[in-house]
Amino acid sequence: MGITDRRLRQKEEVRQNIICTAWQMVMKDGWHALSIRKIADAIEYSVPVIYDHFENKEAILLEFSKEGFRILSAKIIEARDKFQDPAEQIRSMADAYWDFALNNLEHYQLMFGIGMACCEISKSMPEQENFRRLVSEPMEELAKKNQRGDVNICLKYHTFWSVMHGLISIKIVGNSAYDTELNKLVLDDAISGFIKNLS
Amino acid sequence: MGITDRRLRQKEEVRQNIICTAWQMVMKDGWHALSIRKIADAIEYSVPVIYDHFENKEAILLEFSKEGFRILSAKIIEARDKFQDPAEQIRSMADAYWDFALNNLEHYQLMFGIGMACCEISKSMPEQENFRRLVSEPMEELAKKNQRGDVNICLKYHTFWSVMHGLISIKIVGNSAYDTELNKLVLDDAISGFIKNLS
DNA sequence: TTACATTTGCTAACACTGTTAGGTTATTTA
DNA sequence: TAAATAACCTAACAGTGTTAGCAAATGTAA
Repeated sequence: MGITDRRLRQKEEVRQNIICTAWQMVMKDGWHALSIRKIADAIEYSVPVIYDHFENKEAILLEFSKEGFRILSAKIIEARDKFQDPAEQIRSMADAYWDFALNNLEHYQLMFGIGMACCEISKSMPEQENFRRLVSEPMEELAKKNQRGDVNICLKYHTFWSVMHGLISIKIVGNSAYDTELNKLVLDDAISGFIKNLS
Repeated sequence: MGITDRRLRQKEEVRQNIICTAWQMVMKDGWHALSIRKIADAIEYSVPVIYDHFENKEAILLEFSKEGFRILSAKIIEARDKFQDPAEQIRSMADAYWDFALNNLEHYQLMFGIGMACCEISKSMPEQENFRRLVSEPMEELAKKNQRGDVNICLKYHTFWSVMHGLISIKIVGNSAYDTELNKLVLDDAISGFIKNLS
C-alpha cells in the first residue's frame, strides 16, 4: 500500500521535474528551443523516461497551454468578483485578460499558437507599412468628413486590425467549433460599431 | 551580354521553381511539413542549391508572408475603389480582409504566425469551455438587466474575445513597434464600444 | 530464502531535420 | 589554350523526435 503510494509520488515528482525544467527552457529561450534531449539531460534521466510521462513533445507544451487557461480563469474570476455591476465586471475582466497576456506571454503564445515562423515582421517590412497606410486613409477621411479632429487614427487603425485579426485567429485555431456564418455576424457587428464610433 | 542575361533568367527560374514547389508542399501538408531536402528532391537539385537562392528555410516562408501582404493589399485596394463614401470603403475593406484570410488561409497563417504548437485546441478542452462560460455570464446578465432579449450572447462573446485576442496577437508579433500605452487605449476604446452596444 | 514477475531505466538505433565545408565539373573569359 | 569563375554535388556536422530491445533493480509469492 504505502510502497505503491511512494512510487506514485516519486513518479509524480519526476513528472513535475520534467514540466518544471521544460518551463525554464521555454522561459529562457522560447518554446522552439524546447528539446526532449535537453530536458532528459537536465533532469538526469535518459530520454525514454520522458515518454513514460508524456506521449510526445506536444503533450508537454499542451500542459502549459492548459496551465495558462487555469491561471487565466483564476484571474478572470478575481477581476469579476471585484464588482457587482456587470458592465464593470466586463471592464474588469478585460483588464485582467490584458494583464494576463502581457504578464504570461509564453503561456499566452502557447495557448493560442502565436509567433511561430516569420517572426520579426515588425522591422523593415514595407508590405506591412503599405497595408497600414491603405487602411488608415479612409479612416482619416471619415474623421475629417465628420469634423472629428479629436480621433487618433493610429489608435483606430489598431482597433480595426485587432478586431479583424482576433476574429480570424480564433476562427483558425478553434476550427469549426463555431460556423462561419456566426463569425461573419460578429465581424459585421464589430465593424458597424467601429464606424459608428468614428462618426 | 545575352549570356549573362540567360544565366540570370535561368537562376530566376530555379528560384521560382523553389518557391512554387515549397508552396505546393505548404498547401498540401502545412508549413511545418516544409523541408529543404524535400524541395531539393522535388526540383531535382542538390540541397545546397537552395541556399544559393535563400539564406535559410525561414527566408522561404518569409517570401510567402510578403506575397500574402501583396495579395491582401491588392484586394484591399480593389474593395476600396468600389465606393466613394469612406464609411462604405471601410466596410468593403473589412469584407475584403475577411475574404482574403479565409481564402488564403496558409498565407494568413504565415503572415501572422498562427497555429504553431498546441493546435487542435477546439476538441475537448474543458479549460477553454470554462473560460467561455466565465466571460459569457456577465454579458448575459447585462443584456437581461437592459431588457435586451435580442442580443446573441455567443456572438457577443466572440466579438469580445476577438478584440482582446486580436489586439494582443498584434502586440506580440509586431513587438515594440507601437508602445503599450497606445494598445491600452485601443483596448479601452474597443471595450467601451462593446459595452455600449450591449446596453 | 529462493523463483518469478514487474517495474524502471538505459543504450542504441531509426529516420528525420537545417546547414555548411570542400571538392569537382562545366562554362566563360582573357 | 590557360586561368577564372560559376554551378553543382558529396558528405559531413550537429541537431531533432521517437522507439525497439535489453539489463538491472525492485517487488511479490512459494
